[in-house]
Amino acid sequence: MNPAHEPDELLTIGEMSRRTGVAASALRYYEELGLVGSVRTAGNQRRYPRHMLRRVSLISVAKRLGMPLSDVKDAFGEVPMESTPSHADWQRASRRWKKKLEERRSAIERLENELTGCIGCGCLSLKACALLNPDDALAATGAGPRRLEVAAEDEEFAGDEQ
Amino acid sequence: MNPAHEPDELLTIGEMSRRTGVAASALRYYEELGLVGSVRTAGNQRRYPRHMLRRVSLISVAKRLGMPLSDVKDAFGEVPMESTPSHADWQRASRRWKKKLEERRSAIERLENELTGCIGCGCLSLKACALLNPDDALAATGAGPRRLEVAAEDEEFAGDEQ
DNA sequence: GTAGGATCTCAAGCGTACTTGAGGTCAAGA
DNA sequence: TCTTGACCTCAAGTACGCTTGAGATCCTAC
Repeated sequence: MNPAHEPDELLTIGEMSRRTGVAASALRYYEELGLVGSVRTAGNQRRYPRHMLRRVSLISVAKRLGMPLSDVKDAFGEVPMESTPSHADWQRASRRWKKKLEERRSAIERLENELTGCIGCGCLSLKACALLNPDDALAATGAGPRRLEVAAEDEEFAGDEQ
Repeated sequence: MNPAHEPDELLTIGEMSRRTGVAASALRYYEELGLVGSVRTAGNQRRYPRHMLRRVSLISVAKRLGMPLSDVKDAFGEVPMESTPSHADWQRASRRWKKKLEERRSAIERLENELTGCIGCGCLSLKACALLNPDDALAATGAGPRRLEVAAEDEEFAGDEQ
């Protein structure tokens, strides 16, 4: 097989960068934050174990989803950096990631649902809309704490319409 | 009714801040960016028409979802700031928002689905996983361009496992 | 052994999204 | 009227997430 696939092959920062699409400067920054790790050559250059590719890939996906790096670090949890993570390590991490993703997704879904209703009725400016009249409608349906931040408009449109 | 609910009542920046949970300094900043608008009193203080509450609430929701302010401005599109937006104005805006939200949600869902598989098999470190072996599995299922950025790891784990 | 691209550190700069502070004005109640 | 809290502008500062540049070293191929 291709010698590039040896399990213990170490990658240079340039190789990491090319393979993950993440700039070398960003990789150094991530290392500074403790998001990734590397070993050094005798000449002080970084060498990355292959499993770091996975970490970096997950970091860049998370970034695209708007997750702050602190959360990302969090999400990695106990996944080790010095040794190749075990099956169980990644399993635990997967669960953490799922949880974080679910949170984000459900926030989006809630907003989407509210907007969907509004596309039909144009209600973002109409008092008939439940979204904008939580006292009338939401209270009756036992809606929770406050519907997103849109709830900041709770009292709106009681007598407002023009 | 409560005089605070008069349709043409104007709100001070402090009232806006309290009701939306957005700091006054942030409101000024949004105005600078053209995301919200206000009228001024004779003494140069800002007064907000009530429909600005809606704009501000949407801005803060979008922010929570990681949308940059430039996108938010975009998403408001033609919704007028000088006059109370019409039914049609908000309808158009709702569609734009929905589109943006859908994009984000589907990206999250894709990642979630991949991780769901992984929770079962812990495959983030196992070569049997389709996610990590697009050549074996994805190619066969006709998977598209590249599965998120995790595809950066395409060549991984061909001989890797420890 | 040597040229030259890759890498190193450290400091500074940048874009986004604000906050803070100084110094001054406005507005509403006693 | 006077006071006092809310508000104003403008400049500077902050946090995050990097990038850029300088000056030096590494390392691989010839």
